[in-house]
Amino acid sequence: MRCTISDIARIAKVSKATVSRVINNKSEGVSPETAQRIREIIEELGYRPNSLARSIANSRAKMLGLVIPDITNPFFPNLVRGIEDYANSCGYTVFLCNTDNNPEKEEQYLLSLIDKRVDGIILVSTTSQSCTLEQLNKYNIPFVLVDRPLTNEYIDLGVYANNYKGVYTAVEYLIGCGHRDIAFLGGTRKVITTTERFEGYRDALRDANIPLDKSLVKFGDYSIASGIAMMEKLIEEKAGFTAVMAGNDLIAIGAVKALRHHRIKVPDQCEIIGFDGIELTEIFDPAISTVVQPIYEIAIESAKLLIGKINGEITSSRKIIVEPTLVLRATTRNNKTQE
Amino acid sequence: MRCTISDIARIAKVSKATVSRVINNKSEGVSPETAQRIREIIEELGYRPNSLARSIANSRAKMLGLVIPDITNPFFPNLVRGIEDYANSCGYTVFLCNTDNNPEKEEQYLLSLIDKRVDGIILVSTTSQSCTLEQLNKYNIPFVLVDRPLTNEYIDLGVYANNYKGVYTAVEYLIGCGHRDIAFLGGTRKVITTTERFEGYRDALRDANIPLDKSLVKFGDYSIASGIAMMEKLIEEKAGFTAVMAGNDLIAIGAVKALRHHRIKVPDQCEIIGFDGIELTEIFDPAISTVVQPIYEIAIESAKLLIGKINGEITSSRKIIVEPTLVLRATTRNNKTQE
DNA sequence: ATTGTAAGAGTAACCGGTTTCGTTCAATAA
DNA sequence: TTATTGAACGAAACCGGTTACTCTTACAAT
Repeated sequence: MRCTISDIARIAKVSKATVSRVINNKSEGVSPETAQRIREIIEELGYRPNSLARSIANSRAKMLGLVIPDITNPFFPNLVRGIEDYANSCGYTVFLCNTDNNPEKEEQYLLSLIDKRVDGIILVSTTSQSCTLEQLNKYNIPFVLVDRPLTNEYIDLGVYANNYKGVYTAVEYLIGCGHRDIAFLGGTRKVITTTERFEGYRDALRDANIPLDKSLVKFGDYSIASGIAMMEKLIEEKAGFTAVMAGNDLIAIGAVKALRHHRIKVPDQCEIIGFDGIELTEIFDPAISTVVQPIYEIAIESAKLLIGKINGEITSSRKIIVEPTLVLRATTRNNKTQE
Repeated sequence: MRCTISDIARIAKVSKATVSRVINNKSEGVSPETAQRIREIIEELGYRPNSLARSIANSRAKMLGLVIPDITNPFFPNLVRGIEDYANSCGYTVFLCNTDNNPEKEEQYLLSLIDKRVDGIILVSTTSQSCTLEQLNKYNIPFVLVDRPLTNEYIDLGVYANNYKGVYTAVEYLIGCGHRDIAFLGGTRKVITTTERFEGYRDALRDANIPLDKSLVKFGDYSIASGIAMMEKLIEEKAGFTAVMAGNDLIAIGAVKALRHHRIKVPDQCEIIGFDGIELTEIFDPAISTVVQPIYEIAIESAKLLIGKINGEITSSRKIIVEPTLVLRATTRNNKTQE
């Protein structure tokens, strides 16, 4: 049966305090013999301290919350893995929450995490302004934002990719290849990263003195289906373009599929660059050229930040911007990686 | 600041018991006016009950453990999603644990879940016999096994795909198409599902009076790289085969890549069928014909089983076998789905 | 022999809730 | 008017741990 510290104490004929000391390896105050005896009893009975009880006693749960839109989105498994790995190595376990980009679900999950008194939260937020964050602040729960910045006064820890520069570099590359008619297929306008990426595109064109052609710019959402739809529309509208900057890899894949469906050769007739660098881009045939975010590194960095904050090692506000890398593969003609 | 039930009680000039009654909507014993007043104070102070404390008070954590090999493996996100969705709808949150197929990690995670006194565990196990399960049993923590059966006396709840029949049907289909030289590219022999799938292959050949050609059978692991390696070997050995049954979809994709690399046309010169039905099979070009496991359904079913057991609605042993479906796509010639 | 000190261990309060049981008091029945 | 009843609520024990504080006792120092 389930046994408690009292059971162990009773059997060992000592007090709960002594057993507790042994459990926590506080050697002071316990003779080696007593400690040994208690340890043997613990071993024999297979006793495991109730970590919930410990958590409430010393108000440290050793648990983290991880709130993301959807684990089914190929961008996130690696992020989750990285965070889980690092957290685990520090003795934390992590709660996974999928919000489906639904602000209500996000709110509900955050509250649930507050209720559990998690030590910290890593959040890829859907909403651009969550009032629950106020609550987090009130309950003194540290959190770090990943991928998507929020416009909120409480934010002080974050890890973001340099979306602007990533797209800027990619578009600059395309321009350098001689393209002037470059389409932009963006994701949902609801998230700020979409805007950042678009601005990278816009400014790269501007800096090359290429006027922005609005008919070459589409927005949808970050899915293959949307990529197909946007590209279909582009083709239908007979837009003249020779290259495409996609808002993410899924859109890029969708675009490739649509182009192929219309017998437009990639990269011969149209070069395409994606964004994110999910594994799929390597697997897909043709392998997608893309702006790679170091997802695992972002994950580790954010977990490190959070746990640093929890441990009081980080007190100031801190934003980490990671630089993405342009990786050229089979959807661009010159298949070598940029510096 | 963080406030507790005592704070609320003090401010409302009632006892903790009364506040507790209000929190739990136990209308008996509290006048509507008092309840209302307390609710207002709770609202105003943004008080949230500490669910850890509640958990230990009524020894129900409302938490589930989910132990899988690797969320990065495209098979698992959907499983995780399904389980999380169902659990969440029942008021449970879930801990995610990645074991990397490492028995030690699995052990460690299971212990950690025991320590947290989760109400139940869903386990895709690495080891074929885990002694920690004994511990689970001892602590009376219900668990359900998914995907991989264990040879252990404590197992009584499980959800598995009919691997044998899935492969049998697929191979039978290939034979029906006239193939006699069908290769089998299996995953790691460490998991029982590999054997089950192989046996489906073996028996389908046997029942068609086709002798088993050992040179057409390879084992590796469940990855694209392994699929490529096995296929390369097959080609190198100049094995004469006209169709391939892959141990899973990643192997199938690897095989397709290798074949394509050798300018062997799929499906014209070689038909291929995968297993699992991960999303990638639809995205990949050519779309992979595969034996689809209803992953989301498996997830829901296993969560349902677990929560049923937790609630005492399920008392007997129960194994659910889900039947996979053969879905024909672009790696087989006759692109229509079998019944 | 007396005092001082520190190691070993126990007592009890505490963490933040739930729940049983008992008390108070007003409304109703006799 | 008195007994009965039940609604409203409080006191206190409990869940399973941690920890500040106190008490013994043995041993060294004076």
